[in-house]
Amino acid sequence: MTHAGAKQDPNQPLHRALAEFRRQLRGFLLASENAANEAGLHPQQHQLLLAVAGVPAGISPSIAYAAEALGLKHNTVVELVDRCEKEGLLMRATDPEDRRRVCLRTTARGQRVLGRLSQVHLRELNLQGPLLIQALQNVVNAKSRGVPYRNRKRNG
Amino acid sequence: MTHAGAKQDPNQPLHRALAEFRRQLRGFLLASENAANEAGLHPQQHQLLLAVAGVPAGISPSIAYAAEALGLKHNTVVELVDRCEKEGLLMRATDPEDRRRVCLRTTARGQRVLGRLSQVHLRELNLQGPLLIQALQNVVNAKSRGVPYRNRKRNG
DNA sequence: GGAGTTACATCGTAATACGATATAATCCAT
DNA sequence: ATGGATTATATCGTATTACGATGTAACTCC
Repeated sequence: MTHAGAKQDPNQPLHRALAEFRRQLRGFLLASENAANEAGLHPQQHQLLLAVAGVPAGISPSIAYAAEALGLKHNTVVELVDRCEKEGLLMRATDPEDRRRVCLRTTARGQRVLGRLSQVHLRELNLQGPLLIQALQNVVNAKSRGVPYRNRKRNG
Repeated sequence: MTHAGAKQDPNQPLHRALAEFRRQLRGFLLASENAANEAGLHPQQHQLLLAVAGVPAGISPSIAYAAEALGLKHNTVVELVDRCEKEGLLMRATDPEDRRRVCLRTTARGQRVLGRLSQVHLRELNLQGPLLIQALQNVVNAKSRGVPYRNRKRNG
């Protein structure tokens, strides 16, 4: 029976599109993690360096800022910074404006490594970007074969 | 001195663009994780359900397939499946074609939950998608203020 | 100047992902 | 058909990471 699995999920097209989008995302993230590892960094260390080096003008990259940027809790970042500092990638400096705050700064070494990584990422995004965008478009266009909101639960 | 931090990293524009792109990504991922949690699922469980439900036609969603889709190792997925099965989201079935393989299938409950989540994600991507794309474009356009490849290390 | 708040740090703990290894099914050359 | 190699899944112990709870120092403001 073609109709075997029958009762195919009406959301299947949407699921497929979303799954494909996630796959693209993962693809990029995996490439990024590999690049970081090959550069001798843990992925999170890379993320931290990037957040610090890429801080918008006029904002000082504190622990709290980094936490927000990476979607982590303060204490997690504290430990992450500890490790980065130990490896000479980053430096703490008490913010003179407010001596509670810590101002993070990349070391020369950190900048060198990050620079190389960012170039790699740029190339990677040049390649994968279009696919990612395409996958995203496909999601938005994916129809959930009717049944948009009210999924008639009370079946007849 | 305006010229204080001096020797500003020539990659700064690129770092900024990449950092912003990552922030957008995180934003989407965070929203996704929250949605999953609110639906009573761990984010990885959601990912697994999606990969299984969104499997391309003609492919059977085995453990290995899911591992590849989620970018995890087999054994990690085995445990993830254990938990999902225990919660009645997913079912194992030995593939009759090859009795080594396991064919994953979402339960009715799994489909219901995933369906809701996918709708949420669709709306989320409708909102965040354009920002994500914009951030991506900005990366590709970001110039590393000259110094494209050979970063004249031997300074004068 | 003391209460309340904010920023960072420390500690113990839980969850997760993984490497190494085990088991079972399949393949294939003979 | 049989044994060895290969493939798919499972199990176990371990390391890492993120977090909650709590601590401490600096700032605010009345």
